[in-house]
Parts: sequence; C-alpha cells; structure tokens
Amino acid sequence: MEAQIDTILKSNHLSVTGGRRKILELFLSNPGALSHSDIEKKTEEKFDRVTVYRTLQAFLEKGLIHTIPTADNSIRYALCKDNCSAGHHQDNHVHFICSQCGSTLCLDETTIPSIRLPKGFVAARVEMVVNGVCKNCK
Amino acid sequence: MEAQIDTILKSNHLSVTGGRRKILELFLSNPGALSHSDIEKKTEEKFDRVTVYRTLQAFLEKGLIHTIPTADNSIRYALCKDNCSAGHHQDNHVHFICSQCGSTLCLDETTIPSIRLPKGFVAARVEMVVNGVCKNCK
DNA sequence: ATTTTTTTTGCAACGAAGTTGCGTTTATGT
DNA sequence: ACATAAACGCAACTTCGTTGCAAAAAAAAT
Ligand SMILES: [Mn+2]
Ligand SMILES: [Mn+2]
Ligand SMILES: [Zn+2]
Ligand SMILES: [Zn+2]
Repeated sequence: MEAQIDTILKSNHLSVTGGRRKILELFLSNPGALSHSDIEKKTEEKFDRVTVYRTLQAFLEKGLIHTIPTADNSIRYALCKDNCSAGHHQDNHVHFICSQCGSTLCLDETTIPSIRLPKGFVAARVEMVVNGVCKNCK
Repeated sequence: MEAQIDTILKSNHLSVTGGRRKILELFLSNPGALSHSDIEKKTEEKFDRVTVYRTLQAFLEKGLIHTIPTADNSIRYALCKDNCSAGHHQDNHVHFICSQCGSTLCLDETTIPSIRLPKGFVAARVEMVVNGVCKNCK
C-alpha cells in the first residue's frame, strides 16, 4: 500500500509529502467519494485547511481525481479509475448519491447514455447523478 | 404580466410582496437559470441578501423553482414548467451549461433517458447536466 | 553526503457566502 | 379598520475558500 501510494504520486509528477500520502490513502481505502470536510475529519485536522485545498486541486489537475456535481453545493471528489490524464478527464460513468447513508458512489460499470440535443447545441461533457437508495441501505 | 405574477404567488400560497414579485418577474423574463448573485445584481441590491435567500427557499419548497447541480459549487435556480408541487418536483429534463456565455438552460424538450442501475440500487431522481456550447454562441 | 534549488506547508489575514435572532414593517383575513 | 400572522432588514456570527509570505521539507545538483 505504502509503495503503491508513492508510485502513484511519482508517476503523476507530484512530490511525495505526508499530506498527499495521507489524502491519497483515504481515497484508496474508501469505497465512495469524499468531500473536503470529510477529508478534514478523517485526517483529524492534522493538516491545514489550505493544504487540503491545494492537494485536492493538485490531484484534480493531474487527473487523479474527479469532481461530482451535487444540487446542494458540496463538491465531492473521487478517484479516477479510467485513463484520465492532466486536463483530460474521461470518467463518463453515472454517480449515485444515497439519501439514506449519504455516501456518493461511482458506478463505474454504468456508462452515461448518449442523448440527442436540440439543433445548435454541442456537448463537451455530460454528467449524470442519480439520487436514491443504495445497495447496502436497502 | 403583473397580474400573472400575483396569480402565481397566490396559487402557491405565498403572500405577495415586493421582493417576491420582483424575483419571480426575473425568472419569468429570463430565458435561463439564475444564481443567487445573478438575482442580487439584477435587482440592483434593492433587497437584503437574507430576503433573497429566504425567497428562493420559499419558491423551492412550493415547487415553483428547481435547482440545477453544477460541479463548481454555484447553485442555479430555474422555473419549474412541469406540474411540480410542494415537495415533489418532476423536472426530468436535461440541463445545459454553456462554457462560452455561461448561461444555464433548461432543455425542456429533452427528457432524461432511463438507465439500468446495478442490482440493489433504487433511483428516486436522476439529474443530467450537459456542458458545451449553446445555440447562440455557435 | 552536503549543499543548493525548488516545492510544499502552515499561518495570518482577508473576503465571500450563508445562517440565525430579533425588533420593525408589511400583508392578509375578518 | 383592526387584529393577527408573515415577511423584511439589520446586525452578528459561522463557515468556506483564497492569497501572500516566511519557514520547512523534498528534490536535484554537486
Ligand atoms: Mn466517478
Ligand atoms: Mn430545469
Ligand atoms: Zn446508502
Ligand atoms: Zn452560450
């Protein structure tokens, strides 16, 4: 695990530091997505708020994680499992938010269906978020 | 227009006040969705921030407007055109965010396709947001 | 292994965004 | 017109996110 984490950081041209190790470890060991405040709690505020912001920003830019839009103004972040590179994300899978346990999950096997837009509109990226009750809470 | 606005407010059991009139008018005369700050600007800050928050909250609860999820932590609100009632929204249409002009649009004619979720997951509501270039900006 | 250079971190200060309590004002129903 | 109920504006406060800068840590060079 330790080695894996360092390898991931290095292969993404990120210098390996305590904070980045810890936060990446959280993502790897957690099934769902994490919000900024989730991370602050799970690290027991061992790192400064600013460091967490900057780390997430760095991970995002390197294509290590992606954001999940929500209707309640709280960005969630999740690991990219596809071949995402810096700047070009390719996570075209559906996201699920459980109203029971609150967890946000990447449904990696469920791809977003293509749609026909009105004449004149050009799509660059499509997001699909499903709210409901998850497997575990049923 | 004036009469229409009052009718809408009354039929939704909202007492008609200056702020609510003005904000509802904005939604009716605007093609796209509005954020909180959009409203503050377009009303020339004539109403207190708190009043705008409470008005949007009231409109939401009555099923007059709905929110549109975004990945950048900025809630947009748009009029419900379907038969939404208090608590039960039914806006199952696609939303479009233009990266050029920044406007957020309800594609009322474009319905969200149904999807097959993994076994055990139950959907209550599905959101679909498309990013790209809109009709006008092309 | 040391030193130099570069990057990251923590702190402080700041600004924006959102919430709450409360007294005053405004709307509604009789 | 009056009583009651709802909404408003203001102030205070919390939470969230950003920026500049000096200290610390990591990476690169020697
Ligand atoms: Mn995902
Ligand atoms: Mn809509
Ligand atoms: Zn659940
Ligand atoms: Zn546009």
